Amino acid sequence: MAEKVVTRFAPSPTGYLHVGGARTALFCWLWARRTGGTFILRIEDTDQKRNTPTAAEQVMADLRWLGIDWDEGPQVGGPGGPYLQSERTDIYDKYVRRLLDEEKAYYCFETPEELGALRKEAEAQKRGFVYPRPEHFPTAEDAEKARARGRAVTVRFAVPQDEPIVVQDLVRGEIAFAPDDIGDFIIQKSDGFPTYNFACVVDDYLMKVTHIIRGQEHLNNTPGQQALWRVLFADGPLPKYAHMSVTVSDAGGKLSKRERPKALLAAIKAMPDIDTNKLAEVGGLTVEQLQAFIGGKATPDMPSIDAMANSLGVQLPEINIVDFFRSGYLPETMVNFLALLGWNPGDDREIMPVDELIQSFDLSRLTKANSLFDRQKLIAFNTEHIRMLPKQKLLGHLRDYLEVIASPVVAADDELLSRIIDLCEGARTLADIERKCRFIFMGSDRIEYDDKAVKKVLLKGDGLDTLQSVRDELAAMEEFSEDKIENMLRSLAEQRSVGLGKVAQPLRVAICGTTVSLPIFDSLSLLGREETLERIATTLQRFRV
RNA sequence: GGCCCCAUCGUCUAGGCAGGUCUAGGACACCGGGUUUUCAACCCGGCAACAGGGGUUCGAAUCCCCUUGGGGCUACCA
Repeated sequence: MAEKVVTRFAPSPTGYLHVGGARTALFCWLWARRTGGTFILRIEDTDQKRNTPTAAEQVMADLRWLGIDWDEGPQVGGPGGPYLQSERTDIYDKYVRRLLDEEKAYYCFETPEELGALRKEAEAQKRGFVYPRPEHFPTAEDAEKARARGRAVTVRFAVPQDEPIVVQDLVRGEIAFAPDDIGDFIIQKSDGFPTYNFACVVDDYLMKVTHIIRGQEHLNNTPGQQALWRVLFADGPLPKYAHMSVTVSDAGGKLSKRERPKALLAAIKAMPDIDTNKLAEVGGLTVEQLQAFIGGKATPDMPSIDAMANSLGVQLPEINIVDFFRSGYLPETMVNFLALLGWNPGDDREIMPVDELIQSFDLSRLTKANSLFDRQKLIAFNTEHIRMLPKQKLLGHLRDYLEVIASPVVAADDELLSRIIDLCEGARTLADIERKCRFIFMGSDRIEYDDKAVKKVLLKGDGLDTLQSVRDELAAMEEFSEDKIENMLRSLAEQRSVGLGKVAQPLRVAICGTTVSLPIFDSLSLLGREETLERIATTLQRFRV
C-alpha cells in the first residue's frame, strides 16, 4: 500500500441519515481506518431547494452515534476545506470558466420543458436520450443576451467522443461505456450552482480522494465523471472506484425513506373511523394538509410522520439511523449489521465488534449482488450485542435511549439500572428492557391494564381468587425479600396444586398491568411491599364483580 | 424505451477469479423437542439452494453464450 488511502462520504443534507447512507459512510470509514488513511466528510449541499439548515447537523450527529468519526470535514476542518460545497462555488466557477474557455464545455438555453419534450421523443423512437451537441458553441455574448431575455442558462460538459470510456471498478471489474451513450451533461445549473456530477469530481481531486466507495446507483454517473476528470486533471491519476450493491427492502425495490410515510398512510387507511382533526393536530398539520397526505398529494416531514404514527400506535419500519436508536438498537449492532450488508470477512464470523470489523475489512470482499435488509436478523444481532457489550457501555446506551424516548425509567440511578440490566438477560432491544421495568416508575395510579392480559389471567379461571390469597400471604410476611417471596409463592402454588405460573401471572398483571415484566420475585421486591399491596388492592377492586 | 449491474437454501452469504476435495458450509428465519414464574434467552434435532437452456471439458455451482428473472440509472437531485 504505497499511497495513503483517502476516502470520503458525501451526503446531501436532505434529512436524517438513513441506513443506505450509513452503510456507505461505514464502508468508506472502515477502509480508511483499516489502511491508516484519511476519512473525509463532505456535505453536498448544492441543491438550493432541498437543503434544510439542520439536516447536515443531524447527519453528523447520526454518524457520531454510530461511532463514525471523520478526519476532515465540518466541525473538524482540514487542508481541503471548506467542506460544504455551498461554500466552494468560487472554486467550481473557476473550473467551469476554464472548460468554457477551452471549448470543452458550452452554454445551453433550453427550458426543462423543452428538454422533457426531447426526451419523450427519443423514447418514442426507442432511443436513449442524449443532448444534441450544437455544431458551434454559443459565445459568452450569446449567453449574456439569453440571460437578458430572461432565459435560463446552463453549462454542459462536452464529453470526448473519441473512444469508449472504461471504468475499472474494484467490485465489478472492467465496464465499458460507449461515449455517445453518455451525452453532454449539465455541470452548472442556471442558478449558478454546480451539479453533483461536476462538484464531486472537482472536490475529489482537490481533496486528493483515492477511493470512491459508493452505491451502485452511481455506476452510470461514473463514465461521465471519469471523462471530466481526465479533461480537467490530466495530471492526476484517477481515483479507484468501488460500487457497492444496493440494499433492497422487503417492501421491494431500493430501501427508501419514503417507506415510513407509506406505512403510515396504509395504517391510516386501514382504520375505518379516524379522527382527522385530532390526527392533524398531533402531526402539527392543518386538516387540509392531512387530507392532502391521505389523498397521496403531499408528504409531511419526518417529525410529523413520527408523531402521528406514535399517537396511532403504529409501528413504522425503521429506515433512518435515529429510527433504530429509538427502537432500542445499539450502535454496535448497526455498525456490525451494516458492514455485513454487501461485505463479509470470508469466513463464518458474523457477530463482530468494530475493532474486528476494521481488522478484517477489505474492498476485495465486497459482494456484487443486491442484499435485502433483514430485520429479523438485525434483532438477532442486537440480542447478541446486548449480551456481549461491557456493562458500563450498555448502561450508557440505555440511559441515552431512556432520555430520548422520555421514559419514566430515567429516574433510576445507575445502580438500579445496572440491576435491571442483569435481570433482563436475553433482551432483544433496549425497548425490551424499558418495557419490563417501567411499571416500577409509573406510579400506581398510572398503571394501564392490558385488556387481553386482564381477560386471560384475571377474569378467566380463578385468577382473582388466587390474587386475593397472594395478597393475604404477602401482607402477612415478616420479611419482604426475593427469597421469602419466592418460597411463599412456590408453596402457595403447591398448596393449590398448580404451576407457579398460575400464581405469578395474576400477580404480575396486578402490579404492572401486563403479562410481561422482570422476573416476578424481583418485580415485587423492587416495587416494595406497600406499593405491591396497594396495586393488588386496586386491581381486585376494579375487576371483582 | 435506452444504458448498466446482478443471479447458491425463505433471507444474508461461503465456495467462483487459480474447474475435481461441494452427496454445497455457516448465520437468521421456520418446524420438532427440551428448559421455564411472563416475555425473551438458552440447549438438542430437522427442513431447505447452485434460475432455465446450450456449449467448453475426462469432469462445471465454478469458464463462455443465450433465455428468464431481479435491481439501478435515465433531472438545471445527489
